[in-house]
Amino acid sequence: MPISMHEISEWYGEVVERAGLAEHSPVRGCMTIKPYGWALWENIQRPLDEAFKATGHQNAYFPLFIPLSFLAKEAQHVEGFAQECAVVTHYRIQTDSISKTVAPDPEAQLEEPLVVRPTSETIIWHAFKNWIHSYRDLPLLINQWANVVRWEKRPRLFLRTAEFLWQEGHTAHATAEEAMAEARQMLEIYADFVQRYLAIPVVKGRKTPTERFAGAVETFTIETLLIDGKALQAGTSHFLGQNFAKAFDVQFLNKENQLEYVWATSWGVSTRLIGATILSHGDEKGLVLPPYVAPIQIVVIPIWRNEEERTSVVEQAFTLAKALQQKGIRVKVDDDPQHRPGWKFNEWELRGVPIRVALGPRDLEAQTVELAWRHTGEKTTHPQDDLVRQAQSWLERIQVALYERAKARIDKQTYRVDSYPEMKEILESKGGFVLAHWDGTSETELAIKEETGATIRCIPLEAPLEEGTCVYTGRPSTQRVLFAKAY
RNA sequence: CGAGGCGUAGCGCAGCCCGGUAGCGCACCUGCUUUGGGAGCAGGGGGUCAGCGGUUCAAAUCCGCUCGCCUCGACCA
Repeated sequence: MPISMHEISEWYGEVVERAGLAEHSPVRGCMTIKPYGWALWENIQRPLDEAFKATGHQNAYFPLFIPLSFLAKEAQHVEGFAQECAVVTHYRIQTDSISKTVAPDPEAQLEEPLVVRPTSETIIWHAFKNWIHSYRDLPLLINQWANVVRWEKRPRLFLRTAEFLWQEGHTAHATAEEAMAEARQMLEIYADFVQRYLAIPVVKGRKTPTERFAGAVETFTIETLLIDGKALQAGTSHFLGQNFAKAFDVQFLNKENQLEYVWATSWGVSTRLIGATILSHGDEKGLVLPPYVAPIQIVVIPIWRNEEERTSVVEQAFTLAKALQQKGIRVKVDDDPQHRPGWKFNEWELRGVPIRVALGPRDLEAQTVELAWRHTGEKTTHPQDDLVRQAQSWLERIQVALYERAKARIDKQTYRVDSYPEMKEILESKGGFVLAHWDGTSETELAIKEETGATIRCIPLEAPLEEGTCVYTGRPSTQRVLFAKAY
């Protein structure tokens, strides 16, 4: 594993590009997601989508463009996003055949500029006003899969791109309790997905007021720690109170025939999860993908010395692959004659395939295969029958092993700290999660951020209450909070 | 937006200081031999040297301006 943060950011960019996940596009901050990266995203989308539907949500789609005035309807919301909005001002371009230039046609200026959605609360709440009239219309549980644009100043592939893909859930409820329960439920769904499918341990918590989503009353988050010691917010779920209902005047008649504003939530995870996966499990050879989401779970590499061997080895490779496929395993036979086995070994390791199967003349003779485990590098020889029979459980075992390995890493990078100098020293030298007491004020939080670069990632939900004194001011505190430098 | 670095073939780079035929590795095409950890040999194709302007007989090279990219900061739900 690379050591310094600087090395890791170079390693990261190189892995993303060389593994064929994505590449930079002509537009700064925007990326082209390549087939392998897209396949990974599809494997992330599918189980999430199923989980949303299993809890009563329905998919819908709302427009990419939002009238500028909509954003302004919720004061905190617009303030939170104003700095990073792309705006459409014209609907036609002018061409000049002589100078061969094109430019927006000044005659074709929009009366009201359109914001390219940075998130869809406003356009969705505009629609919800017409969808909600009675308590019988509630709860309204909507999700959309979409792209959004936030004009980030310092983009990074997957982790922070100007355009990114995500899902955003938007729900409306009759009571605050119900909306809060929804926000908590979605947090649990995210935590469960990220831990089980991506094998990434997370800390569930609440955001402090400073870190809260613009327009939310309460923001819940799952936070993880990447291999370079920096924290990443992997998903968020917001209790929006009645802020958007009031801004967009969405009221319903309750059973007593009285008008009430609805209570809301919104929640989302994005293609950032791909970045989190890369930076949770990767090593010096490249990607290490968790089997549940790996586009290819097993790659079979036939090895031959002559045409005759090639025919029989490739045939057996496809026979094995078919048997594995029938067990529901995503498998690829790499019989490309362009490259030799050694090249393929390196290539599929770079691309993070969990199990590699090598099949050569020796194996054909002995009815065996050579297996190589991506996450440990270990190589073993097994009867071909075992492969087919046990592959599924091997993949399960790798999935668990990756989680446990990441958990052990994060535990090791998590420090309980009671003195401010110690906290500063840790954050500066090695990064990581720092659990420390905090007096609960934004002033202290900002001062610590100013001096150390670290922010409060969350107030953990499952941490025990514990009497203590603020690491910065010495004032009383009842719980440790999680500090870290973040992406 | 600040600080550093960099723009030369698809990718990675040398050449620039000291002006004079645009090169190397990988990739690509053809052929043969190879194939259990990134194959070898031979032949071949591919360039507005980021752009614009200046100096000069002559500019990838010197000077000026512009644009873009990367890393680190600031910013970021």
